[in-house]
Amino acid sequence: MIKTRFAPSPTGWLHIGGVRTALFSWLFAKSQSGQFYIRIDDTDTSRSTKEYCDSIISALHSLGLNSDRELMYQSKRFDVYIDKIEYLLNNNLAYYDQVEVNEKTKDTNLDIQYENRLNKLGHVIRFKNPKENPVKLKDLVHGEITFNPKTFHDVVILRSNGVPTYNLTSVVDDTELGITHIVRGDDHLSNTAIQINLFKAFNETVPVFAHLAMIHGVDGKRLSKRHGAVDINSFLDEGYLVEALINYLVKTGWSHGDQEFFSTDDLLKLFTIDKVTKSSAIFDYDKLNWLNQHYIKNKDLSDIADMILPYLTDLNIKVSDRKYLENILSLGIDRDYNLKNIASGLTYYFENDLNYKSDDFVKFDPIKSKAVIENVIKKISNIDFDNKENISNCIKEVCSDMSLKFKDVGPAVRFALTARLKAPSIDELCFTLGKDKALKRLNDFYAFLSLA
RNA sequence: GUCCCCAUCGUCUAGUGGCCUAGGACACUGGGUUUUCAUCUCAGCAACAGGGGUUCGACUCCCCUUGGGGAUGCCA
Repeated sequence: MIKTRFAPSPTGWLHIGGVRTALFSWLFAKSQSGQFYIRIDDTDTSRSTKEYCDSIISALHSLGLNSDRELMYQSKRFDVYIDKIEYLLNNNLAYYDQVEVNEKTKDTNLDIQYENRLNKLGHVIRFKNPKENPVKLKDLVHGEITFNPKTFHDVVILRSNGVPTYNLTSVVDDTELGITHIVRGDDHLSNTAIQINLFKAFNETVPVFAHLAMIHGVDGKRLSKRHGAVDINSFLDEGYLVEALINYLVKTGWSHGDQEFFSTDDLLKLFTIDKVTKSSAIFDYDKLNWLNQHYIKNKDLSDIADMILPYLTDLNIKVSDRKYLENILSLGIDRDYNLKNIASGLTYYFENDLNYKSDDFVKFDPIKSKAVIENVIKKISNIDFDNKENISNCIKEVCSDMSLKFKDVGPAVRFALTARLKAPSIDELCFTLGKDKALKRLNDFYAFLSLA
C-alpha cells in the first residue's frame, strides 16, 4: 500500500506552498487507496512553537487533509534517534567532530540542552557520507537525476546540544512509518542524496521520491512573509473557500487538459503524478480570487449565510432575520471575491443610521438632488412594496414628472439608500430593505441635504 | 565558486516529432446585457529565451549559451 506523509516544521505559519505540497502528497496516496500521515518535524527546538504547530494542524484539518494515523512528533522521539545514531557510531558510519560556531551557524540556538548518553560538549556527530559513487535517483516528477559525489559532505546528525537533526530524524521516521513515497518540495532535492545514503546505511528500503516545484512570489523568490499574507490561515480567515483554495493549488503545478474546475472527488479520480509540472510557479492572487468568487456564487445561499455570519458578527452586526440575510446575499454575493469583503460590503443593510459623507456625493448638485428625493419620497409613500415593478415605475414617474433622465435621479436615490455610489439596483434595494427602512433613509438623506 | 533543478502569452497551463498560421483559463482592452457597480456574454491583445545540431519535418529529441530557482547550516 502507498504511504505518503507531510512533515511540516512548526517554525512558522503554514504557507500556501506548503499546503500545495501537503495536497499533492495527500492526493497521490488517496487517489491510489493509500494512506497519508502528518508528522511534525520539530527538532529545531528553539524555533518551534506550539502556536505554529496548532495553527498548522488546524489549517490542514480545515482543508480536509487529515492524517490516517496519530500525529507523530519528532520532539517526543529523541530517544529513538539516539539509538539510531549509536548504531551508526558502532558501525563506523558516523563520528564525533569538534566544532565551533562560525559565520554560517551563528544563528543556531544551542541554548536548550538535551542530555543523552552520546552528547559531548563542543562536539557534533556527523554521518560518514560515502563519497565514492554518484547517487542516482529516479524522481517521479523529474525523472532520473545523478548527484555528483564531489559535493557530498558529512552532515551533522547530532548537534552539540544533544538534539538530533532533520536529515537523520526524517530518514528514521520515514522508515518507521513505512513511507513508500516521499512527496515534498524540490528545495529538498539536494538533500536527497544524503538521505538516500542514510537509508542505505540503515539497510532500509529507499522510498520513491517525487519533488514538487515550488510556488514563488511575483519577484521570483520563494514565497515568504514579504510577499504579503501567504499563510493559509489568513486565506481561511478572509473567507476563501476550501474548494477554491484546493482548486487553485492543484491547478498550479498539475493539469488535466483544459479543465479549470475540480472538486476533491474529481481530483481523487483524476490526479496522477505524471501530469505534475517540473517548473516553479508564481502565486497568482487574481486567479485565486476568481476561483473563490466562482465557488461562492455557486454555493447554496443558505450555506453562504451560515459562513458569512461570523464575519458580520466581527462587524458588530447582529442578524435577527435569517430570511432578510439571504435576500441581501442574493443581491450582493457576486460583488466581491471573499466572504470578509462581501460582509463588509453589506453593512448598510443593517445600519439604522447611514453615515452620509459629502465627499462621496460631491459630484451631485445638492439643490437638484433634494428636489428629486422629495419627489421620490412622495411617490414611494403611496405605493405597495409587494412587487419590484411598483418601485421601478415610481422612479420612472419621478423622472418624467421632473423631466429628468434616469442618470439624474438614480444615483441620488441609490446614495440615499446605501450611502455609497455602487450598489444593487434601486428596485431590488427598496424591495429588500422594505418600505419602512427605505423611507427612513430617503428622509434621513433629505435632512442631510438640508443641512449641507 | 561548486553541485542540482527549471525554461510556451504578464500569470497558471495544453502540447510527448507532422493535428500548431501554438489551444484553454486568469489578468488586461473593447463591445453587448444591467437604470450605476458587480455578475453574465461576445470579441481583441498576447508566448515556444538565444544559438547550434538530429530529422523529410522540430515547441516537442541532443548539445552549448543565457536567464531564473534551490542546495552548499550545529534550519527544515
